[in-house]
Amino acid sequence: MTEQPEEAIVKAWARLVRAEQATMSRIENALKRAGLPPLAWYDILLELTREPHGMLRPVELEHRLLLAQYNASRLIDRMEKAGLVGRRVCPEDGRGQFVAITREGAKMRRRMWRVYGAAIADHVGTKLTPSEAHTLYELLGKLLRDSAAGPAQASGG
Amino acid sequence: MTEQPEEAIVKAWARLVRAEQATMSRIENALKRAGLPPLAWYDILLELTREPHGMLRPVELEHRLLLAQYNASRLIDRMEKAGLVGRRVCPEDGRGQFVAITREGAKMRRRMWRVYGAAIADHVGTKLTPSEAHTLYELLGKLLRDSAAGPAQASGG
DNA sequence: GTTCATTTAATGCATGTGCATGTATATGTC
DNA sequence: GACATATACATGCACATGCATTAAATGAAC
Repeated sequence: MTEQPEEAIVKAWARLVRAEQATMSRIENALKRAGLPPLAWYDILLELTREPHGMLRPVELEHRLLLAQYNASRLIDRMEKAGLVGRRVCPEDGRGQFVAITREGAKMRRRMWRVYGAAIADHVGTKLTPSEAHTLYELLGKLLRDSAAGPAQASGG
Repeated sequence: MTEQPEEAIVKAWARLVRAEQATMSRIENALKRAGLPPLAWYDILLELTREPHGMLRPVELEHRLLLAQYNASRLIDRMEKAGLVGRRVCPEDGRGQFVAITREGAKMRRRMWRVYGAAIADHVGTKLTPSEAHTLYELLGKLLRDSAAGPAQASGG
């Protein structure tokens, strides 16, 4: 527990939250209007797509996407029910499993990207130059240094 | 619907989301560990505190905090139940009402600030210099220009 | 001043999330 | 190999959120 923060820090933090939420809700709205699933689904599909074998352990997805364990479990449930991913047994670890993207899932990811990409262009690309975006990227990187981030999980105390 | 965005734009957007969510969950955890209400309550209390008469219309709170209408309604319910705010009739408009902060509410806001401020100092203040924070603030400001933001509300279409 | 569209706020119902816990497997100790 | 502890994932239950609708009041058109 540290002392109170500088004014500039507080203002930056407040605006970080506002900007993220405002932009996020615009982008989520674009997906909704197109009758597509929420962004969380896209994130999963993208991570899986990037894997050589199109599959990952739930634990790994949790870490990369900062998802709480129960949240990931249910998200995968829904996506499985929608036919976008499938669960496979994990030979190396009997407790674990693999989540594999399906052909349908890959198709959905591409379909979502058309809308998602356009929304990013609309709501971010028209407001920042690439150079400004890069500066923003670097500054936000500093916020992500160290710190065992993690989702809203207990984290002891 | 625009075309696809530049790489730098996408990377900045992705990191904006990650940085906000990671930092937010750390800060929310700090409040939780201290046995305090979530950040949304603080935002309401702060807005009310800043008002000369310590009261605002729900509609106004919705606009300022980007809350969906039903969300605001229930948030106010909970805070009222906790004794932190009270509802008053609105003489100018029979459909509306005023939400007024109570003495308890003001006390709670100060109590929350001790933890919240310290958490901001910890998770933002240690990662950015005031000058960097200012640059971040300016860049994020560009993202908030124009655009009837709004919560996850229908927004037609 | 009656009618119609709009605005403010509440709420029923389905869905999503958080917390705590349960089940199964793995790992380390003796 | 028996035991204690840790890790991976699922789930029951309470609570929060989203969507659609409703009720009440305003305001503009006539």
